[in-house]
Amino acid sequence: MTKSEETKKYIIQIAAPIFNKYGYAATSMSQLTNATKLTKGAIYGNFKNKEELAVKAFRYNIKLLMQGIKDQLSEVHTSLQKLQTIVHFYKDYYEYSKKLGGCPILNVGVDANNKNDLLSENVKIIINRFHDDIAEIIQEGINNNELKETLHAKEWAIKIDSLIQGAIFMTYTMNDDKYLVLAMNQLQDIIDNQLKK
Amino acid sequence: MTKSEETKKYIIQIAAPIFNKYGYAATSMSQLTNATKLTKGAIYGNFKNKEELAVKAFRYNIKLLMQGIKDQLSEVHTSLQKLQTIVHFYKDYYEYSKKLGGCPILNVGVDANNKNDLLSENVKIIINRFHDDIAEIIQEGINNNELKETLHAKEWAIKIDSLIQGAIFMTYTMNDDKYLVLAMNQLQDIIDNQLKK
DNA sequence: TTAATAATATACCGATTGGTATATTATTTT
DNA sequence: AAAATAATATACCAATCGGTATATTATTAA
Repeated sequence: MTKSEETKKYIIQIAAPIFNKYGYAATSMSQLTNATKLTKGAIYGNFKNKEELAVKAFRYNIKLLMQGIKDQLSEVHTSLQKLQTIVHFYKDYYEYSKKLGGCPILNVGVDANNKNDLLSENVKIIINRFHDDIAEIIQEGINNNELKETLHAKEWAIKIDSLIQGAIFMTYTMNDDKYLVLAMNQLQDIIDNQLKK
Repeated sequence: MTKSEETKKYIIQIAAPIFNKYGYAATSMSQLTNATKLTKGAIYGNFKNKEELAVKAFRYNIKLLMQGIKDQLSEVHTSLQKLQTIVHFYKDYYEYSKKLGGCPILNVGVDANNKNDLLSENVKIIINRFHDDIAEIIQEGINNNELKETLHAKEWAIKIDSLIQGAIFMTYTMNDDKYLVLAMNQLQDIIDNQLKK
């Protein structure tokens, strides 16, 4: 790995939670030079402009987030267990996501809304991918006779993620993780009473 | 109404959707002078600073939003009908809220998060008030034997609003009102199968 | 109709913004 | 070790930021 590549990685790591917490427009380059203890020369020598860095920082946050879920999912094997793992993961998500500077999907989704920029484009892709991942788990459960065969996998994936995102919004806005806990208990009920065969 | 009071009202009306769409920090005073065709003298003569104007603009948006719901609620009388009115209202919410510059609760909630400012304070109050309003409808239904007596009114109010906010987030971020429609169909199911006696 | 007052416009402030051209310093190759 | 190259630091740019002091213009009171 070249010096430049290491510096790039370092800058992204430092910039990621700052962009996530303050938003794209409200994060200034001077915040980033202060936090990295580097200069504009170092940053602009490694990134074309603020937007390119913000996108890479967002993707870095998503990588950390998805890795956190995948690590836990890798320890279970049935569809039902995977759904319950998701319930568990998001019950603790307030603490977990604070380390990222908040929920990157929620923050970038709202922050980049209606702006035809790269961030807006990226968050849409990430959300669709996540919905597909959940739908795959559900479809797997249908195929394995764990879940009701009448279920529409993609629709339920969207319903579940909307429930999760709404609870994340409430928990952050009200600064209280009881909203996430309540919603995840509800999701557990849904799994037991509406999805499970 | 004095000249100054009329100007205040006019400025708030123009500023409200702009603040809502672009966020507090990303809305500049020059955007507001351009949109109002007034000068800084007029704005700063009527408002202490940017924050005071942003708060009044937010409260104006909330007033419009709540009035929209209340108008529809006033036409029905039973608890079940009121809940279904809410389902209906939010099914059409994408179009409705676009006129406000987006969903003020979602936008200000995320935008002002972790900032100890007046906007953050205000959005919390508004959300709590809305939860109390829904809880009151549910409690009324329990008392009138329309809804199951075992229900925890406040908890269900929070669950319902989280569902709504999550769907609003999805619809705006993905630029597709199918997420709101899907979530409101789910809410209708919940009313029929879990709340209704 | 003039004097007093209320309301808005104009011109400016220092600070900060994203970005760039160039100088300087590390690092690598010869 | 010297030369070439890669990487970072410095100094600067015009534009814009939120905010203010003051001049000007409407409106009201005498």
